[in-house]
Amino acid sequence: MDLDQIYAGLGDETRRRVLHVLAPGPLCVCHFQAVLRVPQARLSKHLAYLRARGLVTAERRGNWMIYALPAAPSRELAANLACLQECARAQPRFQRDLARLRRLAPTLAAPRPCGPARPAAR
Amino acid sequence: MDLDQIYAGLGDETRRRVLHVLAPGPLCVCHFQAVLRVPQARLSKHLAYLRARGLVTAERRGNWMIYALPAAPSRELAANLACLQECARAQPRFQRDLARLRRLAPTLAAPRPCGPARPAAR
DNA sequence: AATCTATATGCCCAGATCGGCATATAGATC
DNA sequence: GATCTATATGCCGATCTGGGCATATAGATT
Repeated sequence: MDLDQIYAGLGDETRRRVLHVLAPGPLCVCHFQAVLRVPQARLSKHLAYLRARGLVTAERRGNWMIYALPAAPSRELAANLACLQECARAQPRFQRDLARLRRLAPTLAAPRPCGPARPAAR
Repeated sequence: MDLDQIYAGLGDETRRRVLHVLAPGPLCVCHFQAVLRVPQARLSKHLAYLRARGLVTAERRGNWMIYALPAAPSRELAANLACLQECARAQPRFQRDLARLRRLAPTLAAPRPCGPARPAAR
């Protein structure tokens, strides 16, 4: 994989946060919104950016777009993602993201992953 | 150290080549010119860029400027430099740089490090 | 088909970046 | 002090970037 793409992808903090928080498993945009607390348009754009460069894969499930790290990343990408994870350990912001992600964990597997799980019928 | 600085520094190929080729030891600008085959102005600018962000240190020795990796890099920087080294192993361009660097190695310790060692008095 | 929800895109602006070319500077040497 | 060598810097143009705001689209639901 092209180092240019990788380092370009890592060149923005929002994108680094996305990649970091994606390590434990796939997420959809509304999760990113909840975890990173970043406006939706911005997220979509950065996700498109990452996707265009192969740092992330996307799959549509019904109304939701599920983003994930590539199943078989190149050596280079894998190395850099690992490096990012290590660096993140010392960064408060990344840790906060992670905390919010964990708090969200239970809903992740739900068939209706997003939104405040509006209880059944209104 | 600020991740922004690090990843910004790594965001350009010329700079990555500089950092890569600096791993074995300090170099001065004319070495970079010989090894990377890049116009001098461009090199100076990228070196200034790296220096301003603390990815590289510089020391004047007579007429020459000696650039080196920081003596005590932060965890983050160290991790990323290591990662870069690993990535470089698969990149032909980086390998060519390294080859030229090795061919240059004998002159590195000379008191007159640069230029084609114009033999003593002309 | 109207509507709702989740996500993507277009437009615009401000600022950063990179490269080339020419030129300036610092220090050594004559 | 004139000159040479090694390096740095200024200016310019082209390109990219990131953000906000508004709006478009895709699919689900009624």
